[in-house]
Amino acid sequence: MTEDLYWLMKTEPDTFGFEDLLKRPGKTEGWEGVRNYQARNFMRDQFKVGQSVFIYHSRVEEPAIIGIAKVVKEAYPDKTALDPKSDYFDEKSLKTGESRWCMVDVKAVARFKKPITLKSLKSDAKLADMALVKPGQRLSIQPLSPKEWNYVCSLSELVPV
DNA sequence: GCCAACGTTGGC
DNA sequence: GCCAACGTTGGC
Repeated sequence: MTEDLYWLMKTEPDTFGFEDLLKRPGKTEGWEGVRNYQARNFMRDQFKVGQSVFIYHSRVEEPAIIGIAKVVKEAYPDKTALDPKSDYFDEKSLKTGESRWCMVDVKAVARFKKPITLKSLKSDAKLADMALVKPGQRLSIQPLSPKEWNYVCSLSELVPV
């Protein structure tokens, strides 16, 4: 039941953060540069237009869920893998002539008035099963249950963007 | 197809 | 910036 799935996508705001997404035309951007098979497979097989996504900032002083985006375009090839000048260049893809990676387009829809910090998520007994709070969890795209999604949404006011 | 070496992620 | 945890690579 993919329509019942929710997602969390990590990003480093130094590279591309929620603020950058808001500045894009239509607040929409292709989520390029995912170079992990599990994450790719989620996008390729289970991402559907209309699904909602938490945007999470990692590698910052206070890692946190910043806002919400929606899937507006389903998986298509990530061509940055074929561009030797790109940060996301992938030699193996170039050799086969076809990108082994894919991407989706997401559109920002709302931000949390107060970002939901990793610290607060970790200390919340109700979220003990959430992937993000598990030690050593590096997966950059993670599924959430509707229950987890709704609970996290209840932790701070949402402001449309 | 094992597994050691290597590269990357991401909290701290 | 450190480093533990994890994923990928490539020799055998």
